[in-house]
Amino acid sequence: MLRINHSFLNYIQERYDEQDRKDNIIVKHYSKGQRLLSQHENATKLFFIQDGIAKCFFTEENDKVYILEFSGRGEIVGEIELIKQIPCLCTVEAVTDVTVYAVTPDYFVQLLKQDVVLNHYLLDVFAGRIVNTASRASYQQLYTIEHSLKKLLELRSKQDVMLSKDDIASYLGVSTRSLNRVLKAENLSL
Amino acid sequence: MLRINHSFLNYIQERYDEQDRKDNIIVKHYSKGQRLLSQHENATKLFFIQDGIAKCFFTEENDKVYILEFSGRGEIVGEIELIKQIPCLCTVEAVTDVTVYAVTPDYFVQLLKQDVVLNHYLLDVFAGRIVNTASRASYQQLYTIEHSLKKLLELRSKQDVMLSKDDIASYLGVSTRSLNRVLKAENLSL
DNA sequence: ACTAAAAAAGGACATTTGTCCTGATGGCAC
DNA sequence: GTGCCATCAGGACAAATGTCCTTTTTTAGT
Repeated sequence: MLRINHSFLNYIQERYDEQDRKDNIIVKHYSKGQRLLSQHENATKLFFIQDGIAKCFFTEENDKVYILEFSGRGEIVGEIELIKQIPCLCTVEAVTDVTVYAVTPDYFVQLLKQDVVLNHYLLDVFAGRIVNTASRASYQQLYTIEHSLKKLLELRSKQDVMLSKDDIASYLGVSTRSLNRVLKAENLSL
Repeated sequence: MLRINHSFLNYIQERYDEQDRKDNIIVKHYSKGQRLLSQHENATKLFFIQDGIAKCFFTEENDKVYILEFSGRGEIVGEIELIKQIPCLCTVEAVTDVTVYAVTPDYFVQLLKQDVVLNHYLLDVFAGRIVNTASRASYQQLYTIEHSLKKLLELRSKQDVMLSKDDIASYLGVSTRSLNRVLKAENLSL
């Protein structure tokens, strides 16, 4: 649920330190609630999260929200859109205050071309995401909320993110009312 | 839904042709219904589909089935497991008779290390899958069957796979009964 | 400490989906 | 043709989830 990636963070920190004019990678801050990327808009940068937590979510045409993942230290966002040359798939919003390395697309493409290490990091990250996303899609589709919720709570107990109840409901892809109902029935709390 | 990838197919064909002892890549055939990979088991090969269609699906502990995707010409299966070093995430089963290039993990890892072109193909394929899987997860979670079904039928009309009703239900992650109900209500047929 | 605003809880009812069965339909061996 | 098996459609009911609102609790500001 909260994805964290340390090798990635080191990698981008090194690239940051070694740059001459300091304009390929800059450090930026976002306060809680601010958006790093907006669904359907074109991204002008891609981001490595240096600190804080962001959530990536879809807003469907019926205004319902599905949270795809929470991204923590070392996670990258916006790279899929760059590689596929498409507008932003999700909105990415700071859940806590967030500090990022903001990278220009051109520089990132250049790195991709010349640096096999980056390629391998990315492949590993992508593979992990596919495993997670696909497993979760299957699980949430084939089980009732009760099961998904238990799984989510297990995950959450290992990390400690404090999420609003709305966020949890959106992560499960259900209404808050249904989430409350299940919590009550199971005698659980958050 | 049916994923097809031509550059990948050309790439692996070239590797196949150029090999000396012809043991890193071999051509194999699977008849309709046979399994290329089995969920939870370790894969000994990874596959490029040269012809035919395979379905990748999860079987959850409650015996329900979720079809993740249908893979066609040029699609690769088993590479995620290799990269993450995990047992098979899904079962992969031939929906039609299928011909594949079966590649040894060692050789594939070697290619990954030395060939940046392969890396870029893979990144592109992975990015596409993430887009698809994530969009579908969101869509199926936040809309009723009716909407997902319409989307599926649009997709299907552009390609022509003939799928059993059970497969369609599993792709939508719902019961056959519910699928029938919606088909009737919408006056649709397959 | 008091109030306004926000977040959370939950009642009542509607809709969607699942489960379990039964009855129809269509091959196919004999 | 007859009977058997497999597949499919759908009825009846149950369970899960959503919608719409109202009430309760928390939080933040002054």
